[in-house]
Amino acid sequence: MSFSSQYQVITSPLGDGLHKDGKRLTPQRLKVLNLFENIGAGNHLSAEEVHAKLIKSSSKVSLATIYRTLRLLVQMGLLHELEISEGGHRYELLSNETADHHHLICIRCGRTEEFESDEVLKAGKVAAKVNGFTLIESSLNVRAICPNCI
Amino acid sequence: MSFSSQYQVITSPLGDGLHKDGKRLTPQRLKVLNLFENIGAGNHLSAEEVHAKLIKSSSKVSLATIYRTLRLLVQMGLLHELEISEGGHRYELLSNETADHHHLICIRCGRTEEFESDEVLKAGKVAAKVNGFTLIESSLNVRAICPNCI
DNA sequence: TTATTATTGAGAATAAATATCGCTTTTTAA
DNA sequence: TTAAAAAGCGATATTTATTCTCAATAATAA
Repeated sequence: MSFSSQYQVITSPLGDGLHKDGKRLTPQRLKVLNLFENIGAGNHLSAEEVHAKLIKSSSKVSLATIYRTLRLLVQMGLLHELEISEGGHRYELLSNETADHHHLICIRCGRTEEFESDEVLKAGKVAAKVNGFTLIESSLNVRAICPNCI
Repeated sequence: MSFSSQYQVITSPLGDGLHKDGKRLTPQRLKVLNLFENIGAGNHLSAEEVHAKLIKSSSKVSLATIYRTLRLLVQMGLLHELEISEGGHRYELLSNETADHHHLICIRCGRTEEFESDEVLKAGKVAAKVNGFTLIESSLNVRAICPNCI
């Protein structure tokens, strides 16, 4: 029997997207993406947290590689970078469930409420179409002052 | 020709807002806010740029104070912190003109197009009202892939 | 005017993120 | 199949943005 490769060929959105660009599907990249898939869409992690969680599950990946991988996955449209701006960036899986969920944020205390809106989704779609862009997701941030802080 | 005094006491939103809280109206805070008013709404600066511009106009304010002041002005609702996340945060004057202007962003190359939308403004208003918040501004970020990057 | 205390400036400290580099793994092409 | 090329990795040094510290200063209220 003859092997074309020592390794099993895996076709995944990750592998396909990478190979198209001359990039490689490495165990580290898989581990990072799998972690986000395991915690589920809607939960977000910082680079440090990803690092810690992988070490805990005895899958050591260097912090430098995690930063590199997170950036890559964001550019591939698989993760979404949240702009929380308290203690660095956070990342979450980009899925249909999170693709249109919005935030009402108190600029004084940071209290945040979530909400959904079909109109906003529609407005994003229209804007993308008009400019020839392919929509990934849209998120509305409403800055306001909550009742306690007024 | 009008003879109204150029030295009349001006009750500024800045002074009022500060004094209400036991805070003080200092030359440094005025200089920072004036700078943003001079460059006009819609133009944004980083903390370092504010620092450089004030030094150029021979109004030296320490960098630490600029960071402190920017945070304060954001909390007072006079400035808006942009979530650009390339080389730190940026700030711009919060005015009615900028209060409802949105961004279509390519996740690959960063190309950004602006657009407006009454529906989005309305959705923000509704969300604020429902939760008892006082609306300041809303901004929609639409993540997408531009024609060149597809 | 004076007392109180918020604020400032200067620079040290921290934290997040990136760059560097020798080494390993994968791909390509001969 | 194998050698050269390319991509990626880990470890850690470095950079950059931001916050902290603290003595000195100055805005405000009495």
